[in-house]
Amino acid sequence: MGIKERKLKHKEDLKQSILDAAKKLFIKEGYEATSIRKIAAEIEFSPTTIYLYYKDKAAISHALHQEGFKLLASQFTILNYIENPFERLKAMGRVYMQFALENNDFYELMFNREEPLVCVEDHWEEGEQAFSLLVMSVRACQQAGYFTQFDAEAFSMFIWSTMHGLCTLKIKGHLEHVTRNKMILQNVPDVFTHTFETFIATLEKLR
Amino acid sequence: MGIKERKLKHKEDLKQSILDAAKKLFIKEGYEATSIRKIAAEIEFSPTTIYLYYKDKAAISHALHQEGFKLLASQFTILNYIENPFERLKAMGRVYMQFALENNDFYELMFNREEPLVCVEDHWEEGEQAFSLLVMSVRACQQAGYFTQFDAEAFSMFIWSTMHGLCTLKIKGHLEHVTRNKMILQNVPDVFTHTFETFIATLEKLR
DNA sequence: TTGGAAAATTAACAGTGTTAAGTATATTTG
DNA sequence: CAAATATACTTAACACTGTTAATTTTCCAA
Repeated sequence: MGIKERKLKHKEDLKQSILDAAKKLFIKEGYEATSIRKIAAEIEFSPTTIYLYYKDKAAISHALHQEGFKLLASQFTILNYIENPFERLKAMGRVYMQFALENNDFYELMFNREEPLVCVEDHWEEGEQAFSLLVMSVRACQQAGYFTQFDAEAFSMFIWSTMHGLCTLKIKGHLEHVTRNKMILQNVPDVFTHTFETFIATLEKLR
Repeated sequence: MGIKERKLKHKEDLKQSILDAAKKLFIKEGYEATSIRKIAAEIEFSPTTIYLYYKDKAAISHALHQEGFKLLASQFTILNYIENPFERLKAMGRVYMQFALENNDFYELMFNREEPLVCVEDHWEEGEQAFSLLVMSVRACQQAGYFTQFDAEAFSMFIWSTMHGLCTLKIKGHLEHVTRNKMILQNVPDVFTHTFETFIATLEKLR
């Protein structure tokens, strides 16, 4: 059965190659520019070969989407080294922001596109796992006297909303658009960070 | 010069017809499905005629985007009837949420798409105007003793982030996804509204 | 060596935005 | 009034997109 395994291995390899090529194109040129034909050209196969390994483009989007969550999860690992719960929550926000800024195509795919989610039907494990981490941090904060009058999950949802909104506005350029032309917050060097700090300041008062 | 004016009128009419057709398709079938060819078929002209009235598809997107802001602004008018500043701010949030829910294609175009903004270069008047309304509401709240330790504009940005994030998560189905499968907030009939109320509760504590 | 399965390809369909070139239809001018 | 010109619109085409059916190539086992 050695040969059969090798074939299977090869099949897995090609599937991975496709994903790698897609990832490369995706990071360099964004989602729109990542076409099946370009991926095929990258790995030097015909476009239709892709369909032997992925059902359709949404399946590739979903795979990329999962790569994104892996990356985010790896960035979150440093949070384990932060003892103070509120400091950890703050750090979590900062990591989330940095991830969104540095990988805005991934961020877009993970949270603002519908394509990858049509694959997942109704069991979005990656997202749920990341959310759990937030809820755990919030619970730890509650142990330390923060947000005690709130339900941990509802409060987590509120935090996620704020962070997601802020990152999305930043990525789409709306933060800069509004501040620059309305001659608002001109003295603030970075509206993105400044808004985050305003948010943190409100949270700090809730203990 | 009567004839020349009539011709100009006709030209404006056709431009409006194109926009109306685009709007109709857009509302019924969403952004992706609103193609130049379908718009052309709707008004019974050839696709290339569209280009005599709009530079490209982004220009049509921008026109639709402006229609969206007009609609939102009209929804905001009822706020004038609310005296209490904090009540007005809450109502503003609710109107924003309702607008996002009922016109999610418009919302997408107004805040999550880049196409319409390439037209606007760096003077996004509609967005800036809506933001001013928020800042004014926040200032009124400050007069009433709320958020006094914050900068009105920075605080407004925080509020917008939260509302935008919440609406975006809702529209993309992420709220439901997370709560349903994590067996979280199951007792809450509407997570969207519930998260908003959690947000309002935090704001209420900042006076 | 040959038969058959698996893997990859070619060709095609139906669609997209967009442009250049051509054709009617008015309007202005000689 | 007829010819020249400007305006409005269309046809045909280009270069793409995702996706499928039919076909060819490759490779392993009998």
